Amino acid sequence: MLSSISKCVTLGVVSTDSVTSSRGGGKLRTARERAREEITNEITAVARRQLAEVGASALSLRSVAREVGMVSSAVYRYFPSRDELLTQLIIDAYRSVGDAARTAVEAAVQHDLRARWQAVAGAVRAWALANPHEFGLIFGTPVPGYRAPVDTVDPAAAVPTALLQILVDSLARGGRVAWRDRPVPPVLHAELTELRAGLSGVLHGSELLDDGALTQGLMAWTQLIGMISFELFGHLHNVIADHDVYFTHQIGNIAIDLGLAE
Amino acid sequence: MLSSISKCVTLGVVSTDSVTSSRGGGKLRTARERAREEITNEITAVARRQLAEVGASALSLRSVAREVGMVSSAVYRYFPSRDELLTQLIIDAYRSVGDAARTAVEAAVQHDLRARWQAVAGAVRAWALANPHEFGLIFGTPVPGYRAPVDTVDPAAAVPTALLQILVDSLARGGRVAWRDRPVPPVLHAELTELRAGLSGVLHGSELLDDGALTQGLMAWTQLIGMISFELFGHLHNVIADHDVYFTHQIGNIAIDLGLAE
DNA sequence: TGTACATCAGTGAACGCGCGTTCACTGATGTAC
DNA sequence: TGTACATCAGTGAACGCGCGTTCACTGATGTAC
Repeated sequence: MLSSISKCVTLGVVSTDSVTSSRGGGKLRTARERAREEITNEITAVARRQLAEVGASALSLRSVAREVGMVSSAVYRYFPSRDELLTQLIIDAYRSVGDAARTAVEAAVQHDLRARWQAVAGAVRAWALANPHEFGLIFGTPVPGYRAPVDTVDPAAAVPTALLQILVDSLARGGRVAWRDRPVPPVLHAELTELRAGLSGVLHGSELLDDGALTQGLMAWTQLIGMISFELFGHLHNVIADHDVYFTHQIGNIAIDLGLAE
Repeated sequence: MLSSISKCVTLGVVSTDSVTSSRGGGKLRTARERAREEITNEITAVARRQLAEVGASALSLRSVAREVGMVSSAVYRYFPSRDELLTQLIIDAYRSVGDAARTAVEAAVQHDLRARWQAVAGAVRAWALANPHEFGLIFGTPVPGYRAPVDTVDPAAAVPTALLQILVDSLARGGRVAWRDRPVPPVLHAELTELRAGLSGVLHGSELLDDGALTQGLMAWTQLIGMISFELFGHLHNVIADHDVYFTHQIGNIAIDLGLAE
């Protein structure tokens, strides 16, 4: 049952698959399977729309079913529970912000590392401002009490990965982070070593990330999300009025600390 | 029966008040007023307890009333709506974390500025770990759709104020923040000037906070809350295992950037 | 290709629940004379 | 000090609502022979 759900998630991919299937090699052979795919997509699309409107805690299965045009119990053919639907939305949100970051990076001038960093940061913020409830869903208070464990990990890594790639490219060119020579306690060093090893599959040149660069990269990621949270959740009310200017300036400050060359 | 229960809860506070009132000069003159005070306190105390258990979105007026031992409609004698109760809890949470920060600062060696910074940071984190739902209430996704505007501002300022005071003391001793000479765009400079003026009432020596120090101080605050959010909301899952070590190290890094002397 | 059986999407009713809020009421407490 | 009236805390019933989930069912689609 769950495996069928996970199939549905990748719909954008699947529409091309259906062409393939008419040729006989695709996964979606029967009309039933195609319909299931479509309707699962429609349910998540409607849920995503309602999430954007009312927020995660107010999102209800019944209301989604109503808008889709089915009886509430019918949704259970597609999602075993409300929590599974929410998990799907969390995954979608991670994908969405990850795509935004990737697109922005690709559009930036590749050799201008500071511009790339600013592009990622700006794209994540723009996405958050455009989708505040989705941002809140993944970076705010956890809603259902727990998060789906494995499925959300991969898509969640997209933004920090994009960010660390910039740092790697900078180091490859001789860039130096401000925290470069700061000694790291042994316990943390061991964890960073493991993290670096885990990154080797997804980053080109992850071995260049010394402990200082890794800690500062993690911190830059924290700063990025922290600033957006503060803006979105109103913690800079009466402190900062022009958030565009403030954000841009602070992102620039972080770029300098990261040693990113123009 | 119910009133006897409610008396017991807030006994410590009220017992001193009743002495004052017997002398005739206190605010609480009549038995009715004293009872109202007590019961209001008990309601918020129970609400706080339930908040810690189930989180803000699941907190219900009826459930609070049940535990207090009154009928749900009776709560409306004390709070005009559920939202008002939540607002009160938000204020209480800000007070609570602010007190934790202040206490920690006062216990630290005053002239060791790095120790003071580490004390504030550690206290805020310890408070957050001990009261995750209260942390989520004030730093996570806004729950009811909006926050009570004016009442929450003052208590919310305690932590950043404690933090900036350390920075001021450092500057007074000739300390230099890393961002000291970074030029700030005019719009932001104007806002920082206003902010500095607003801080003069609550900070001793706020005029020492140049633009670089202010921006970096705001950033340090963002970093502190951001790191705690990441830890609490699980964004460092599979990345960092020993959060104590990681947090301490990063807080140390920030202290260096802030130019805090040992 | 045609038929018999299996699979499965969607229905409609129901279960059982808890919620926020209103309202007319009672009885106790406070106040003015 | 005593009495008449006003204030107000708390009750209990009700309104109206929406929720997640289960279950027996129907009719359409898919499959094996």
